[in-house]
Amino acid sequence: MPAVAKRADRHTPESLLAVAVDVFNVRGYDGTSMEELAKAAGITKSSIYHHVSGKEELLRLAVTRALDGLFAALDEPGALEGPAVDRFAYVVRRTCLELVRNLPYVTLLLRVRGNTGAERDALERRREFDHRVADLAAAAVADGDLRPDLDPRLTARLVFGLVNSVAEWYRPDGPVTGETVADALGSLVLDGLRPRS
Amino acid sequence: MPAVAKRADRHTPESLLAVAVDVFNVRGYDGTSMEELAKAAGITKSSIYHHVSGKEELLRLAVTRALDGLFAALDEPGALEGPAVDRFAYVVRRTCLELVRNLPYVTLLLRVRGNTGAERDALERRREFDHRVADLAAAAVADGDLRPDLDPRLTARLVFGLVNSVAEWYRPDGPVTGETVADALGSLVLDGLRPRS
DNA sequence: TCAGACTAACCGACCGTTCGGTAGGATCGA
DNA sequence: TCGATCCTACCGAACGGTCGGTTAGTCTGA
Repeated sequence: MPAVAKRADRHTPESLLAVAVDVFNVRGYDGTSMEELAKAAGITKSSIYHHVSGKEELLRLAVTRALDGLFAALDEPGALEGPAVDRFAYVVRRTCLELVRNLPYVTLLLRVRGNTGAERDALERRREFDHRVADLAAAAVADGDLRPDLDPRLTARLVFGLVNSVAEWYRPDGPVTGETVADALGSLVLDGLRPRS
Repeated sequence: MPAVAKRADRHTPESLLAVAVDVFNVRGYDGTSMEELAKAAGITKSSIYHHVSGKEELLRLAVTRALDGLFAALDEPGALEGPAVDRFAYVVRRTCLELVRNLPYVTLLLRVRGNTGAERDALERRREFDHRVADLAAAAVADGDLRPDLDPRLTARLVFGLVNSVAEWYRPDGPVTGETVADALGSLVLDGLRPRS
């Protein structure tokens, strides 16, 4: 009884979110007005408030989605079982794929600065994520499976800076697939650019 | 006769720029009001316009400074002479050091999205910089000094994404020096994280 | 007929910017 | 030496415009 073809409403919180995230990523959250959002969605400004409580809720929905996707990777078997170095490599690869799969949402998350409550909450969850990955890198160094001459915290920061930077240029309609990026990135991180002698 | 001790004015375009860049980096350019800028500088909003033409000029001054510093590295002997792989490594290291040395300005540059004229001009110069670095990577691959199985454009993007990501977490008053970051980064890029057998 | 999707008109607050005016050191003619 | 004059740095008040959000009501399909 719920699924009896309602009126083909043009907008849902979900569809508005998709539009909003795209506009936020182009103009920036602060640089985007509700009027612009409305125009992009083909609706009037006031109509947006029929579906969502306001601008900040759209941001909160977006970054929550991105964070849920990233944290999900940490709870998968590949991130929980086996040698730390393998788990580290798995998380790096998996995060990269998640970023590409969920590109607009993760991109928005990575640009959050902490001006609003939603942003500050997102930053806190991001810190938690970074912390868990740094622990993984430290464990791999302790196992002797990563170079001991590089500080594990610095390593974790560099590696995830590298992963996150993909959001700055990756385009899903481009020639490069997410798999290709994840492979190149994993190979670069583990083996470097120099040919093995 | 001109240099006879003038009045000790509290503000110059230069000092306002330093304040503005710091505030822009915390709140974002769009998220910063002239009132906030004025409060941070200890001056009234209207007084700012005595020194600079407006908000966008402050942004333009900042990103121009950052870009000039980065391009200067490309014209140094280390980036012009010798094997391509060495020039590539030199530019990576040099860019990293420049980022750390000029942190607030480069950070602001890296966050520019293209909403205003000043931002679009900056993005264009950034693209030019990236292009020249990608050429360097391609030349090094052609020489057989970088792994041929990774696409040089992808490589250049990843490596400079890595360098740029340093701006997200580096703090000059922290325990890590710019030299340390540059060394770790150069070593990671060339040799990877895996211990050499 | 009635609930829900939607809109035009509007609100107070705040935006970047401008303007008229002022304090006070520098300059200069006498 | 001293008053008149000028200039630079600065300020308070206000501008037109835009912001995110609200209100009161219309339209529409079942």
